[in-house]
Amino acid sequence: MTKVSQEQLVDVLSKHQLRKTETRIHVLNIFFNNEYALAHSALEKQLGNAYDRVTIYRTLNTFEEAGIIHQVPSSGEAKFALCHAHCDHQHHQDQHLHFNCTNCKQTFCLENVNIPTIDYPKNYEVHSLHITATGVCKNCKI
Amino acid sequence: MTKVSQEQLVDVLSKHQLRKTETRIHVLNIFFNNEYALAHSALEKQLGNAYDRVTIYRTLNTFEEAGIIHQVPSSGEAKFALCHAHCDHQHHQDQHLHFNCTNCKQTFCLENVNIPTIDYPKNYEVHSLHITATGVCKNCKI
DNA sequence: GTTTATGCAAATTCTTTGCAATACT
DNA sequence: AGTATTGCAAAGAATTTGCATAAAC
Repeated sequence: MTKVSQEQLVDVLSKHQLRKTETRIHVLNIFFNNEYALAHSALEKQLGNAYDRVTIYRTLNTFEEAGIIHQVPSSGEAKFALCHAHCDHQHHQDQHLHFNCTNCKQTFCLENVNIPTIDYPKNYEVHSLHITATGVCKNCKI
Repeated sequence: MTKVSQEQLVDVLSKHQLRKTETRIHVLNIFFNNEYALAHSALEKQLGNAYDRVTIYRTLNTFEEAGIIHQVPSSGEAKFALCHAHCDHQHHQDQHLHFNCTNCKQTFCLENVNIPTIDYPKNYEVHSLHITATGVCKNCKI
């Protein structure tokens, strides 16, 4: 079930100079095992009320500041996804399409969609680029 | 200063079978005169506390349901922008790049950026497509 | 032992709802 | 006149802050 080992999770925290607490390892594991972006509420459900709501807010903030996760532009609740290997503090590039389902409210990452390069004006400093489609996902489409 | 005449604003409301109230005309005018997507808070500021906060919430909901505005995926607060001529209740296509400035928090629409066509899986029903870049805008870049 | 994170309580802020008064058609 | 919209009050969520306790280093 678990894609990532405990050691790998701990390693991520080490690399970002964060203390290895149970909450953080648990939250990080969920992000690694999830194919879509997670909002605070979704995370809370998955954690099964094991931790205080406030702790989850703070964990998300800490991870975002550390550059482990980043906010995914979406309609409604703020959603977060893991940063990829080529992300750093300044640049977050998601080379896949985010799909927001209006029915089940989930945000999928369609990894296998080809994203063309977009030319943006030179005088704008782009840190991240997100392509978001909204509609009905394959599961909700009857 | 005003790009749109009073008649045109009233006309938009008429076309959507909405009553022509002061609040709605005022809010609509702001949307027409704004080059970027607006969050509730920004709108409230521009309206200068002339109307109740609740009324603004309801106006935004009404406009969204009527198909006059649509939510723009963003990080943080929900933001709205005018629907274009080719938008209908089901399909909102923004053929321009949205740029989220992390400094001034504004969302610009870069109209003159060429957006390539994106092929998404056939089993997903896409209603709208948004491309959002995050970074520092030309005004905030020193 | 020192520093940082957690959990609880409480304060803020954001958003929605009910209802009487008002404005629109 | 009849119906929809507004503003106020208040309820309900969502998010943040302060501080003592507990855990990590």
